[in-house]
Amino acid sequence: MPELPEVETTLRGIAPHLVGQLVTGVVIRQPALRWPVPEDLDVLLENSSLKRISRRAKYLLLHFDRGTLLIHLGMSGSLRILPSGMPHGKHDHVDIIFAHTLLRFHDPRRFGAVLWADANPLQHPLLRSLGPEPLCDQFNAEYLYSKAKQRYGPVKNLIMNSRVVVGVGNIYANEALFAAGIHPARSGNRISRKRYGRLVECIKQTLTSAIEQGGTTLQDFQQVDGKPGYFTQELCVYGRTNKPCPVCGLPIRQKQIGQRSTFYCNKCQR
DNA sequence: AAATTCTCCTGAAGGC
DNA sequence: TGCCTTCAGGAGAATT
Repeated sequence: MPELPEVETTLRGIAPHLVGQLVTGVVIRQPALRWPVPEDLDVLLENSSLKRISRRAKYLLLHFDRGTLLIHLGMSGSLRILPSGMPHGKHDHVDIIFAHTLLRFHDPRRFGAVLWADANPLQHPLLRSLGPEPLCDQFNAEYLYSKAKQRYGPVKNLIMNSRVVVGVGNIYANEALFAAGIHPARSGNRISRKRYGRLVECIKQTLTSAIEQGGTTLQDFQQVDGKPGYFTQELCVYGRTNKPCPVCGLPIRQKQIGQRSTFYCNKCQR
C-alpha cells in the first residue's frame, strides 16, 4: 500500500528510464479508476516529451510539453517499466508508450488515479490545499504544535490529515508514534511542544529510512524493478498484534482509531 | 470549521 | 474444494 516512501521509490525507479523520452502512444484499457482517465490522453501526450518527474504528497507529476500527467497509486497501484510490446495482464489499466520503453499503470483495486493538469499542476483541486511535505523545514515542532492546539482528537488523526502534513499514511503514522513514545489515541492538544519536536524528528526519520529501504511491502507493493521494499523488516508495531514490543516485550495492542487499525505498545507509548 | 462516516474496489484470509 | 464473510486501506465527498 503505497505511502510516501513507496511513491518516492517509484519516482526514483522510473525517472531514469523516461525523462527526455518522446511519447508515441497511449492505451487505456480500463478508464474507471478513482476518477475517469481522460479520454483524450493520447492527443495530449503523443509526440510530447517528458521533461521531468516530481512528487507532491503521494502524487507523481510527469511534466510534459503541454501539461502534467498526475498519477496517484491509491491503495494497490504500481508503475512498471517494461519493453515496448510487452503483453498486458489483468489490472494493467493504462500504458504510456515511449519511443524505447513502456510505462504501465497496474492497480487491482482501482483506487488510484491518472489525471491531466494543463496549467500549474500545484493549483489542481487535488493538490491545492495540501499541507507541507514532511521532509521539508516548514514541517517542524512549532508548526505541528500550532496545528495541534487548534483542534481536539487523537494525535494519530492529526498526523494523518493531509491538510496538516502530507504523505504520512497508516503504516508510518503507527511507526513514528511508537518511535516517539506517544500513545496514538492521546489528544493532540495535550502534548507538549517538546514532545512534538520529537514526533517531527521521528516522522522524518521513519520516512527517510523507509525510502532508503525501498519502501514497505505488505501484500502487493513492488519497486519498479520488481523487488519488494525492505522496510517491512523494520516495522516495530504495524501488523504485529500480540507480538512482543521490541523495547519492553509486552504484547503490541491493536484498536481502531479514526476507522484505521492502530498498533501500539501500551507501556512504551503514553 | 472540524470531526466522523461513507464510498470506491479486489484479493487475501478465515470460518464452516 | 468451495462458498460466504470480513478486512485492508488513500483520501475525497457527504454528513453530522
